[in-house]
Amino acid sequence: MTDRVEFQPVKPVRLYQRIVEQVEGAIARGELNPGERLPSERELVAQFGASRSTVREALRVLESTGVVRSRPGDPNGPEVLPFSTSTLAKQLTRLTQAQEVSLADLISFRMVLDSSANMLAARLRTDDELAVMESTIARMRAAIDAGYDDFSAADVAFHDAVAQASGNMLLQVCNHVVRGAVLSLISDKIAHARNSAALMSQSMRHHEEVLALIRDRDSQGAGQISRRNLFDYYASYVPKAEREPLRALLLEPETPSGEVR
Amino acid sequence: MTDRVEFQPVKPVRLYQRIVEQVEGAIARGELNPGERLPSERELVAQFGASRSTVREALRVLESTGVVRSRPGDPNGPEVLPFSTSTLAKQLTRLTQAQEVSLADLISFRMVLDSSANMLAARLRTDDELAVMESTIARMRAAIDAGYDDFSAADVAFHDAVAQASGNMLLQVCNHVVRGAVLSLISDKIAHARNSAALMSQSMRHHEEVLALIRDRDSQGAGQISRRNLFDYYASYVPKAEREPLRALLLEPETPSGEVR
DNA sequence: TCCAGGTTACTGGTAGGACCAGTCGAGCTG
DNA sequence: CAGCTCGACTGGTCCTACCAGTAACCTGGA
Repeated sequence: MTDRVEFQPVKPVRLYQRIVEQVEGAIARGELNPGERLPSERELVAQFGASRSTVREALRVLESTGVVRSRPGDPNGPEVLPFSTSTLAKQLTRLTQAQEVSLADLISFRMVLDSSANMLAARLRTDDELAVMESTIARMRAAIDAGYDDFSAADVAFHDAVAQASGNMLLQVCNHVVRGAVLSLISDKIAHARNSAALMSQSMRHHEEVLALIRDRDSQGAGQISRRNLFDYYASYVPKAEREPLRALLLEPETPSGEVR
Repeated sequence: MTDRVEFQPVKPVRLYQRIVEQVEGAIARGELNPGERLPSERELVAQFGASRSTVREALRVLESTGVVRSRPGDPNGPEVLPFSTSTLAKQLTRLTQAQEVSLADLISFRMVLDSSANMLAARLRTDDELAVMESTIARMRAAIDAGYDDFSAADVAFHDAVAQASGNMLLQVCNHVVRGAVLSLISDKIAHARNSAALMSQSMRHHEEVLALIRDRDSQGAGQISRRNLFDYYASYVPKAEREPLRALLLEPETPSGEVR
């Protein structure tokens, strides 16, 4: 077959890792489905021929990656979980906080994701999804006097509803994570802003604009406005020297004339 | 302070999880940086006051999430690793395998990320970065006869160069991960395509178009073409019923006339 | 003086035993 | 038949022990 024997570098594979691979493989091949149970630890010890310590280390790895869940005393054994985006979100969060990601990067990313979600939502939304957005907008309006926290929660709910309507779970998850990262970086500044009421009513107007465009199925307009709103809302927190990327995403650098509000 | 005492529902927290949290916290707070070492397992046993099994379970979890790496016999102890995209990529591919994320979702996301990277790169690129892109394009052209693998590698290098020039690490990492996920899902189909040479030369033209726009600093054009190229390249792999989101991202639904090739 | 060799004191990987606190169901008790 | 008790499980944690690897140190010879 090959014209010369090719040797691959060998790396030691831990025993617990083999167990993890076997379980993951069984799930990937559909032999083990969410809701089903693994044998008990002591039974796995017998099946794998490994010590309980090793089996447990494998189970901890599987548990940390959201594949299974162990409950003390459960006679049925560890449960195979349905796939969840939470570990993906956790990794993304690590990326945003551990790595050198600037606030400008986060906001750029947020502009990209949110505007895309708005574009897709405008095109693909159902009437039910539109109704959900409208109800969250109503909650925002109601919360405008209740204080920033309630307002912010309704705000988040609105963006989640839009992301949901986009139909793209990736967009949904990433958007959620990045928004959380941005808010955790500047929420204190917003909360302590003396003109928070003004900020909220400005934000209110912005959201209603977007909602109107989504209602009218104006995909391009919804994306455009979404980017601009985020820029207007967050740009002041970004050092002037780093605002260029944000401006580049506005799509309207060569149109000084026009309806720029 | 509070007008009534509020009790929170308690959930049992495993001991190994507390250890994981402490280590992750120390890294998040910057007290522990990549390249530094954790104390040895037996030393951690003393510090945490837990048994070695428990400490090891915590270390296995940290290892599986790419936070640390243990090497047998290393007198320096487990090493704190720099952030890696591999676990992120692994989670993403798991999601796609579990059918939680469709190929259409991945390609939509890729269109969003790649076009944004192109927009930013067109606006912010330095001449050096442009030179890097040009060299990868040259590599692609050279590899067009060498076969799909080399071509694909150069292709990846080009997109990485663009992402790098965008200046946004989030965009860079996510783009990289998503591209990897897409390729792992359909690379076999592409490699076995009988007209792979035609595909490559088509791809070649597309990339040169994009490069020209980045050279001319045409931000909007680069983003637009990037989306269209990806659509043309990948849409055929997506079931027709799921192509609507991809089309929605093309920004040109209301322009049936024009240079749609 | 310098270097090659082996010794040694660690490291992490694995095994297996023991005990505890839960959970659940079988079976006893009323 | 309802309710309770009890026992046989579960996973969580601890412990000791041994093995194989690594690297620094130590020792011998040149």
